[in-house]
Amino acid sequence: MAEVYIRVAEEENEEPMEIPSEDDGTVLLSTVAAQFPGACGLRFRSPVSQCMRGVRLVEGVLHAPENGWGNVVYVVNYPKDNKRKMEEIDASSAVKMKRGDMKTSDLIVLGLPWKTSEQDLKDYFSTFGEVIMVQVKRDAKTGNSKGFGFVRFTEYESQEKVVSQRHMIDGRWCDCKLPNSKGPDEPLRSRKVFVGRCTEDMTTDDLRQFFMQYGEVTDVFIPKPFRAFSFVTFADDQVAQGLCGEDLIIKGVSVHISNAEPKHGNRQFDRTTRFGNGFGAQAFGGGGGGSSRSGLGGSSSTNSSLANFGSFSLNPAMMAAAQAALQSSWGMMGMLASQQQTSTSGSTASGTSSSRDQSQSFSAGGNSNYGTGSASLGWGAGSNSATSGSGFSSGFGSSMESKSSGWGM
DNA sequence: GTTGAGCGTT
Repeated sequence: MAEVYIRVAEEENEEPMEIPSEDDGTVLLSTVAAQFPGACGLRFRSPVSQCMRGVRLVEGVLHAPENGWGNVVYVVNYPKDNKRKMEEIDASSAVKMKRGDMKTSDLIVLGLPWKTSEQDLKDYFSTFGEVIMVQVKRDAKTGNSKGFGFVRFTEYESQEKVVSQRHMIDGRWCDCKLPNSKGPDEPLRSRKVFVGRCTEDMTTDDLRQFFMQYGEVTDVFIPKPFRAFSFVTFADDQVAQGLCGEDLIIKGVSVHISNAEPKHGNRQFDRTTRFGNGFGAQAFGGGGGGSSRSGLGGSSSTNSSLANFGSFSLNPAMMAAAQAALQSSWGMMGMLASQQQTSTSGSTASGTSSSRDQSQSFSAGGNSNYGTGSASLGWGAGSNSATSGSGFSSGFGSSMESKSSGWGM
């Protein structure tokens, strides 16, 4: 296909800029972002419906609408509530970089047709890169497939690509994810939103099309049978969080967007907790004492020599170690940030663009990290740490070292 | 009618 330019502008009526497409007719989001830093997608006004439509975005590749790019002016999408500055974008991707380990792991393949064999799987997945393992799980007695399997790639890039899309295998749509045993497949900051008040005529495709305008949509889930809600997952947690609290009109119906709660049945505290148990609630702030009010700074605790947190005492060396560990972690940074924020009372109403940290400060409270109820995903400033004690207890339950997450949502 | 499926015998 010949090289084509598509017309892109920041607003619908602004002077468009021409942006080149790729040989296959797609346009790279990165190409758009090169001209419009921070862009996360494109939309355009459908001549037919007169509504704004999102341009399909898969793995950073923008796909032309049904009849080609045409002559319309495409409008740049930015993550809601901001046009982020470059540094922030860099910072956020730096965080992501730091978070992911680049090693491959087995991926579970869900939704396989009963008839799919390991050879079929291998044939299919080999189009993404070198496959070093495939399995179809079968009933030991009958030998019938259980409808899921596993695959492992040599290259991490292949894995990334595979988990980022759906797969049509032998006539069924299948999902590939990190298996639960490998830890949650959702990031700490949820990329998933709950969409309430859905009507039955909203299809996954409708929702995908609609939400695309805010950013890349990686998953849409509509429970069956119909239950009037659904879940939409974005590639970018900021996009998801930015939508929370909104009422949006889809197919003429007002739906409500809110945080997706952790799915019941996920007991995956592994891999996020590590620090939480060693130094967490008990050591700092949380537990009983009540005396020490200034977290790590230590200082006047009523009893005995060393810094004393609850019933735990730390000698100076341990303190230093803890401090060093904390300072080097993003979790801590976030913690400090949120401390600051709460104390200065800033707190924008809902989404907040600030604090990219992962310290979603779980409520202080006793031993259970992971506050229950309202605080569990609280961006809402105040609330946690409101109680006198060392605010340090909050934020600790959250991972300091989380590789890729903690919430299995 | 406002919180989702399924997760690895050897």
